[in-house]
Amino acid sequence: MPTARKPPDFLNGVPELIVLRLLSQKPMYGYELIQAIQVATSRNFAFGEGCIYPVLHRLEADGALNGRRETVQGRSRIVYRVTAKGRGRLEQSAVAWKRSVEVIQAILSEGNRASPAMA
Amino acid sequence: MPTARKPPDFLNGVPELIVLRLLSQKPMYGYELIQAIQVATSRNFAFGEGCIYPVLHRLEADGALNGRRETVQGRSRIVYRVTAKGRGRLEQSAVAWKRSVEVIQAILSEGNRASPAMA
DNA sequence: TTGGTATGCCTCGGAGAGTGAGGTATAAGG
DNA sequence: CCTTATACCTCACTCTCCGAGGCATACCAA
Repeated sequence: MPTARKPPDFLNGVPELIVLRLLSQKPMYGYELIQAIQVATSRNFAFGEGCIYPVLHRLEADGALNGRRETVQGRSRIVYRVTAKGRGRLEQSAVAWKRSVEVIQAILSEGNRASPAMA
Repeated sequence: MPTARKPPDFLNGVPELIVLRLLSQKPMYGYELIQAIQVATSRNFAFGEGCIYPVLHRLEADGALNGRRETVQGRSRIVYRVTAKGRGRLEQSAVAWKRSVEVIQAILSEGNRASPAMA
């Protein structure tokens, strides 16, 4: 029995959703964002730089984000802001996410009378 | 604007969760299961054979499923049943799934006063 | 008989996401 | 001066999933 496969993953594309959402609340630079994600998820998620930076670049290339280089106290950062297009994308992604979650939750609770669980 | 990246995916490892759950409700063979998933998800998901069969094999190798060849009317099938170990795995995965979903939903609705949304 | 369709299993190649480790550069502090 | 923290980036690897293909049998029709 060699397997094990690591702790269950789930998720996919979720980093993008979170990035879009957090940046829509407040513009941030990459390094800051990576730590903000950990805080916002109470350490439940911790996406690495190798995950977030590419997401940032892709979103910017798609016009969903607008990155601007700023230098503060000798520290050079690239602050990202969500564009109008990005907000649309966030909107859509959030809706798709919720639909998927509902579908799965329906399957998981099917036949589970006596456990209200879901609000 | 070359991108597009397909409709948002999300999910990952979800097929396994669904397989475990559906099989725990009723033993099925692969082909049947694949169609059951489409029905159960109202066509929202449609995992292909190239996804499901490997999942089945892996779960069996892990001892979470027990596959038994049965021949009915000349048709040979491999019916999978969830083992005790498999139920444990389902339990764990379901819990992990819910936690993840809650975390993400919290971020998505954060600061959205005036929209109760969550129950 | 021959052929098409449905059942039922399987696997391979490829695309993308995410991890972990690495590499660069500057600033602050001992 | 050297380490640590900040701040960016990228590459190699693994894993998942999709799409397409292959195999074999059963049934039905021409």
